[in-house]
Amino acid sequence: MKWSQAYIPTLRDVPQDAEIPSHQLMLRAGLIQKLASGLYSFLPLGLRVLHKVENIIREELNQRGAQELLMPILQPRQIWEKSGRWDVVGDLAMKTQSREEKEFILGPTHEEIVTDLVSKSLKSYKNLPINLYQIQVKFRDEIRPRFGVMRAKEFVMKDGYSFDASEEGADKNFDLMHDAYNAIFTRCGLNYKSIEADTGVMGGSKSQEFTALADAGEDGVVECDGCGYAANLELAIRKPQELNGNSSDSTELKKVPTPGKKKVKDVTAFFKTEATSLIKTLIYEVDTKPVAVLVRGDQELSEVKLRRVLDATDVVLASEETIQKVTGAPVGFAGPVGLDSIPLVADLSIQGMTGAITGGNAPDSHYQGVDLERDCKIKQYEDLSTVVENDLCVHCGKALKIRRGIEVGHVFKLGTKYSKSLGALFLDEKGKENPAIMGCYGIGVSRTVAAIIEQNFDEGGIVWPMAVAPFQVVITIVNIKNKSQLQAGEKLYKELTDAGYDVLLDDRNERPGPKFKDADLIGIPVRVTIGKHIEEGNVELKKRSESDFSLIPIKDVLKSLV
RNA sequence: CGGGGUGUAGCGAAGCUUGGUUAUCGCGCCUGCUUUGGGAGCAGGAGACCCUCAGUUCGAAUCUGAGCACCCCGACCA
Repeated sequence: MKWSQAYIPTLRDVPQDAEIPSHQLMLRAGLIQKLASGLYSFLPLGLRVLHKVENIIREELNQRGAQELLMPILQPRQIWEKSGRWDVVGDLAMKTQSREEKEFILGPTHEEIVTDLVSKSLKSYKNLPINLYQIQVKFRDEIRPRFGVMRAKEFVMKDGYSFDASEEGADKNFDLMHDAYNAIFTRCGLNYKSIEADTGVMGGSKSQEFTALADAGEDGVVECDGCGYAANLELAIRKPQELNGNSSDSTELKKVPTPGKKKVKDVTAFFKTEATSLIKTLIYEVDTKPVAVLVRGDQELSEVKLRRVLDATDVVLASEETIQKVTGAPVGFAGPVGLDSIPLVADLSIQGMTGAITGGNAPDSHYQGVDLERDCKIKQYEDLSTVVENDLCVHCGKALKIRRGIEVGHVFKLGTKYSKSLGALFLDEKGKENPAIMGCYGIGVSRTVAAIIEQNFDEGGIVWPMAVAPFQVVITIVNIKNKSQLQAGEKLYKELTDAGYDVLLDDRNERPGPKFKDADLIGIPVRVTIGKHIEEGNVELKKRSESDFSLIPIKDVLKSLV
């Protein structure tokens, strides 16, 4: 491509509405353009990168026996009712209607469609395994789109699905895809981790998230340097801690007036004690039923853990009215003592606690000297709180680290949830009918592009890894009015292009400054500068990732690229 | 949806407190000449319904009200 003819609208200033590096750079380098919140066009340069990532995905998946197909984006309501997910997906999906007022959603994911599709041809165990994938635009009515293409309403996703006759087969496919994802993200040049994750609305038994480590990431990643344990912050576990909450002198149950002291900070100040001797009582609505959840004052509740422990689909903090009704007190004064009307679930951090301070279940009051065993009827103790930095690893006892990450891929063992409800059944060797055992595998392709930038940039702009760079080489002609420079540039351009390289020839009538700046900004890995040294037959070869360059004969350029 | 913030030319900003000629600056863009190794110089030029609607006023970018859009923090997720 000749730059003089290319559509690469670069920006000198950082657009005001971009916050994180990848978003700023994608806009500045002319990779994307915003239409509205969460909606972006991929410009030619951005699309080149997207295609490179897609092709890496295709190569690695095809090589492992997965086959590409393309399914409709528009999906009728009925199929989602059949799987029982219409209610769950209702908030997530963009909905639309046809002229006959038939309801459709714009596909947020394709478990229903692919399972229905396979069900129509699946007869025997001899048809299995089946492993299908597609690369397509997905739609999700995000509550808050942000960070450019990182969390968009419309994004490119690779979604894949496997069907097996046995658990062993399903495990094998899961491992195969896990392996493929390792290969894919490695080739994309990402620093990533495969971590234990929650299955969310997908359902299923096991899931691993592929997370690119980056400060701008939205996910917390807990890792152990000692044994390699890694998990999403929302479900990471740790070694149970020693109790240190018995700091109150008295264990005599006493109700104390505490006007206006609602927050942990206010209450600890009032009682002149530490947050560890407080018990927070949170009223949740778990699948619409109120439940009291108890955690120590210094701990944070993980809603994901709560949901998993209670085997619920929906947990939300209760409304003020519900709290008032259930506890008899306004928000901030709930406590476990005498709270018998609803189930109490407690975090392990408070098991056996005595001399604790809790809400009084009455306006402006707290209990002091609470002995959980003696004073409360707690149904179960579970691990419900969120790991914090330097908690100890449950496997090896080393201090845990917390980092930020971007979820770029996710693999699930789905089981038979969809094959049962949508009738993907087969006859086994004994002639018995069984549902196929499924797995599903997603990669956020457009998000992966953003994640790569998030890990590969400097003050000058993007620094693409070779495998995903929109162009591998940029030939910068310092002065196109100099005939020998121009001719040498065009000749080299042809030579490298013929050799199979993606080459950008900067033949614009600009001064060298803007050309160098632009080349750096769009991050082309190798720059060949044709300038004054061409008179001696030499050109400069410079890597984007390095500050030094070498002067070499122009005839050696191709050779030095390999 | 709750909390915080922003909206002035393609991009980035000033002006608004205290209303008053033709709305200012930098970058970018167009023409000409010069220049050509890290965002050139000179000269000339184009480009703005000051987010929208309503109100106050002789007069509104500026004051008031309503609305819209966008960004950030939280619940959702590739």
